[in-house]
Amino acid sequence: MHTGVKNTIDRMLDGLNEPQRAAVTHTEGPLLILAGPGSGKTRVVTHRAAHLALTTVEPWRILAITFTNKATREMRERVDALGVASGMTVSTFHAFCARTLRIFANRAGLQRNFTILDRDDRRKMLKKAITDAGLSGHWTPAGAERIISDAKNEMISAEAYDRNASEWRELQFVKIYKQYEVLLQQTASLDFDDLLMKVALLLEKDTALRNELEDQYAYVLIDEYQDTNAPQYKIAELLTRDHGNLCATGDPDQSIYGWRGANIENILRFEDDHPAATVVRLEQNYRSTQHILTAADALIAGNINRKEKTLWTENDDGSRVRIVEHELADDEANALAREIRAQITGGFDASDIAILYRINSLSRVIEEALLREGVRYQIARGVEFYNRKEIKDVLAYLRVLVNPVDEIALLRIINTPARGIGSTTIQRLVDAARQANVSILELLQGNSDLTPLGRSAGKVKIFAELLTSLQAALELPPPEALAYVINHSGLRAMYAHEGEIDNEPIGNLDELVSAASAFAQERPDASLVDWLEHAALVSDVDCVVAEGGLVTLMTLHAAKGLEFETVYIIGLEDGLLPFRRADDVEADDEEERRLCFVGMTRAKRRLTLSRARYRMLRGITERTVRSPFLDELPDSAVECAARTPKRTPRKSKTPDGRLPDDIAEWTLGTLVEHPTDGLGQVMSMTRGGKRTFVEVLFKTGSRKTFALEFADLRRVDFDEVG
DNA sequence: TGCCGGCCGATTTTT
DNA sequence: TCGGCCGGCA
Repeated sequence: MHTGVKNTIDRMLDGLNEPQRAAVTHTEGPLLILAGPGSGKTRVVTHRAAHLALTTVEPWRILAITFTNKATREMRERVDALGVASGMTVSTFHAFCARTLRIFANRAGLQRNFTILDRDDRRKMLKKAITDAGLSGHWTPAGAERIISDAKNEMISAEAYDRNASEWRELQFVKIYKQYEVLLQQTASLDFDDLLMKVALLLEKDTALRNELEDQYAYVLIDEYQDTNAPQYKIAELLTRDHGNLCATGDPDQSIYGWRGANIENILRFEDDHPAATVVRLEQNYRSTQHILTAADALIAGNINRKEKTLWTENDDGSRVRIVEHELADDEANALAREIRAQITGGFDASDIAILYRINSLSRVIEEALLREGVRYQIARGVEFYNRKEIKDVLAYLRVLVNPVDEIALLRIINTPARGIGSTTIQRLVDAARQANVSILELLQGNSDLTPLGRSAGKVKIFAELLTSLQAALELPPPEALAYVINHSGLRAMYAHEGEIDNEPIGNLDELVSAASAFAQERPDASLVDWLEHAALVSDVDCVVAEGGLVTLMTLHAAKGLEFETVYIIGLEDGLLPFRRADDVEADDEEERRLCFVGMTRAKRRLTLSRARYRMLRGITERTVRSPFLDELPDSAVECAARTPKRTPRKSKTPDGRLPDDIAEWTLGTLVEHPTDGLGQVMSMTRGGKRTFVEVLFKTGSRKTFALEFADLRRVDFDEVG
């Protein structure tokens, strides 16, 4: 071995603990890395990949699969930073599958340029399938979607479903499922679940291909293995069947995607599947304080279906996990916003702060409160951007250019911008196309006789010509293609005209072009198809930026894999966290507990769990019940901070404005001044007997606890702070 | 054909 | 609360 390489390896192993080192230097055979939160998993995984590339195999023969694009990017960067030639395939499961299906489209029986349907498209397609099956009114698209998704995640095809269907409801469903598949076929479209299932089925069936891929990827690494579903599991197994070099990493306690078919058993039975497996347990936590870890550990201990593990840390105790109760959800939001605002004023970096919640709709009150306090934030909602009308419009044009049989996209743009093609004409076109057994676009661009369309024929012709002229975009790199279509489709004119004062749509379109440019820079060889695929597979977390002085808001699901100095989890209420639906038969409190565990273990130094006693959901304010999870946290690691008082008329301050006869005026985040320590901020309040104690963090960095009644503390209003 | 207003219905989490 | 859809009107 070169001394240079040896030095690099030594440097790489430097500072790793025993189990970490074992995982990094492991080469042959199956490896299971059970990694508790904050145990340096990413570090281990990237170092192992680099180590493999240096000692054992060419980088391009390593395949690493993650769950989000963000994780992919991070992993690539970190491997690069280790000075190992890149060339490793790092990809999300869905992107890897999409790519495989395009490369081997023929063998998979697919069109190379297939469209990936998003949720809305899928629902539209299902709506049509339901109508075609003569069952409209009896089935909702969402209802059928749920069952189809579940079926696909179990790799049950429409035919297979048919074989086992007996109840009348099932027989109805099979009709829909089959028709849905026909529509997908006709429009050369795949849904998210197809990407995984088709690859799993392909590898199962096509031995030659399986062998080829297994040969290519001598080492396969699957991250977040606890969240794999049946097709993903199958793919992992099939790709490594002969060489056995499968490295699975994950933590059963962080399995939070059961609802989309993830099977926690996949990781729990890894050792049974692979008797020769090496198992490494990473249990030392480098992220959180002792109190946070103790609390999280106590919570997760409430689960029965788990692998016992011992989390430990050498970190200091830190401050206790705060539990805060408020009267209204608005109080919760306001207190939070005030506290954060004070922290930022006091010099904290906003990007170290995250607010986590169970459901997206909880973000709204928080956003409003943050806006009021002038706190800048970012919200992990990448998907939302791509759901905007103007964005979907352009993407629909591109989709039609790339995949001319993409009917959903075509119907979206046929009269956008308005060009006088109404529903009657559209219906005639759809019927005519079906009768002639061609796609609508073929009908338009062929020599078909359009006279039955009457006056509309001319307009339809113009549309067909527009599409032909837009085909020039296909020759351009993604950002230019995008700009070309925006400008020549009439969309820019349409949106520019629409909002002269508030031209947000134009801003979004421009932002989309920027995003495409960034993408093109990262992947210079990428085609328009690649970019469309990328756009179809963005996840919420992908849009979270690392720097920028912004507080981050996101769902607990999106927070997986991230860490922050300060974490707030809001809405700890029974039915919300743990989430439960009224009609829910399959509520899984263990998964909810894991979700809460994931959230808590994101925090490095400060963790606050809060709830409101009244919360409005879907327009109705209801009294809530405290989350049972709160009662599972050990007293030793937790403090119950003062709750926002009931709404009562405010008492006036004492004449000298100093001692609070009304303790209610003191809340978390209150700014204070002390004669010797200077400016500080209330970090916690504890009510014991007759006294109220406040913990104050001073600007100097020192931290002191005072009995409020005796302390020489003066309340400072925000306006007083320069 | 296109726009507007009202009503109904849904609603976890995400690739 | 909000957004999608439908029906009526210009």
